[in-house]
Amino acid sequence: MGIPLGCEGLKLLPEDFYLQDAARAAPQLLGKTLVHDTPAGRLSGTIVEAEAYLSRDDPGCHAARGETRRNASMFRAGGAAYVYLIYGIYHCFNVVTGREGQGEAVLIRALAPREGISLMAQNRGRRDLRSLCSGPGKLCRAFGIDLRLNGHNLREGPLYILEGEEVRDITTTTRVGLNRGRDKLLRYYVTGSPFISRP
DNA sequence: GGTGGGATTAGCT
DNA sequence: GCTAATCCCACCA
Repeated sequence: MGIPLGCEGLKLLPEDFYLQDAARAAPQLLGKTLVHDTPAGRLSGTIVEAEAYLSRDDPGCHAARGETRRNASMFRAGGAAYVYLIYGIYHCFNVVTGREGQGEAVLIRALAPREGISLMAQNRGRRDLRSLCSGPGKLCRAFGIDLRLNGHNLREGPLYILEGEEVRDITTTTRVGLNRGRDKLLRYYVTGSPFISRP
């Protein structure tokens, strides 16, 4: 897939997009553009890897045991951001999908950096382009995403998702790093992308 | 009020 | 391959 530099002319993802089930939305999020307008400049990247977390029959999902203070934004209507802290140090960024109260989301696991690469490198403290956003914790650090953006509406600034490239070849595998719900084939990535979190 | 674990990462062996 | 880093919060008492 080609990588255009700017986001000019790209439209916001429509509200309807977010009302789909996570398992449908996740592969369709590949190729879309995540943008964060920060005081230090604009950061953007193309989504190349995502995982779906379902509301029903998915013990790997944070929402599996019902709504708590921590996962509350996961129960919002599709289009909200669900951000949480993991292992005390890293953040994970999810796109909430489905109806209000459904409790589904798509974890964004990797991006191909587009705009603001030098700022991302500064945020990450390292330069290698391929590993700048090649993991859920890495991309949050590169993009400056933290708990302040938990519950944020992704159809508004400063953090939003635009249309992007059509992706032709998608690989589907099991999800990464889970203790429960390992068997489900709910991880999707752009086949051959050098920017995914692992092969 | 105390405790244990986690959708990760980097650095070392 | 192994493990420390580090902290919110769910859960149990």
